Amino acid sequence: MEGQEHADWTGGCYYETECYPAAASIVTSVSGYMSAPVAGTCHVNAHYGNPVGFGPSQSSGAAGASISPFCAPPPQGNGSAYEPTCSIRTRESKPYRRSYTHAKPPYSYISLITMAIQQSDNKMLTLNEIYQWIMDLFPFYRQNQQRWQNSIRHSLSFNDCFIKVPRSSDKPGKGSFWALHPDSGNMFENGCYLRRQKRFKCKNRSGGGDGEPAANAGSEGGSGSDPPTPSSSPPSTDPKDLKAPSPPPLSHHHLPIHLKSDLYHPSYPFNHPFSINNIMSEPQLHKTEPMVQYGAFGCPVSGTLMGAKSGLDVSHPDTNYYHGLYSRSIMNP
DNA sequence: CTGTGTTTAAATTATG
DNA sequence: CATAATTTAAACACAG
Repeated sequence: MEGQEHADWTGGCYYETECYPAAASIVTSVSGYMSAPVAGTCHVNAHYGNPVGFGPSQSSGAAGASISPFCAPPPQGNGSAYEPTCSIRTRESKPYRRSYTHAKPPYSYISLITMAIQQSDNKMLTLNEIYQWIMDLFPFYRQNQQRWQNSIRHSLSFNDCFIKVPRSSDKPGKGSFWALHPDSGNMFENGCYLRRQKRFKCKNRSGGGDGEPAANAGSEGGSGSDPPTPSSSPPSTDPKDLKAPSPPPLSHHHLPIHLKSDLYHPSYPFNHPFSINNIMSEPQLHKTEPMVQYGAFGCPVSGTLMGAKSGLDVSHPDTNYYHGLYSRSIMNP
């Protein structure tokens, strides 16, 4: 069947031997900050450039600005931050342009969506913006759009961690904005962007019982107390809005109080060393540097998880994201 | 009609 | 190996 399509990533892997000598080493070397507590073992795709790394976070700026851990939005349109991928790194030495470009990024759609939303100014994006963001950063997704976009839509609707925020009014476009459920916490706190340990489930919903005991990310102290709604949440009439916490805030100033403050605190779930937040902000990116930082991202798997498996480690140079790195079948049958 | 959203169902894959 | 998370496909409803 459409094997051809898959061929893309089947063949091109991010872990070309040439490109990536030793994931582990890269991890450490390239991204020092990676050595976080949690991850005793973060190996895996250490090289995957930090997608969001593109911009230096505008650190400065207004007080509130600090909040924007994420840099500017992805380069719109052309020139994805990644295009050159591999080559960049070794630009001087060797132009490995081995397809890194065509390999499937080591992130689940959920994490991609989350990253996209997180890096947006208003912490919310339209479906199309999400598509764009992904395509801008990952050339891989410029192909088979229908396929993955359908998946994105599915992920958005299916996962409670994503909520729909109705458009304000002046926005002509169609569709609403998508944001992260405030209580979803740091879904990737384990450092794994391929799969969360537990799917975030919105407890509310009438019936109750429905099954799943609402798992959720635990936001540490979190105290799942406040509801998303920032006090002023007009009754959403939409059925789907069940989930929507609040109307279009737009701008940090309107973020739910708890959310807002959390962003400033280290306790904010996304502040975890491996959190998307950090990953994306990528402080050390020297704007001057060529770009693409192989950093954080690279290390999705936390010691807690895979590391535990002991020797798994690592990023096998000959594997690509799906086949190998994460599959023990290859490393440990 | 096309783009958005929802849902259902089945196939994959990562993890314990 | 069992289980749960994620990906893929597809059918449908709706709004612009």
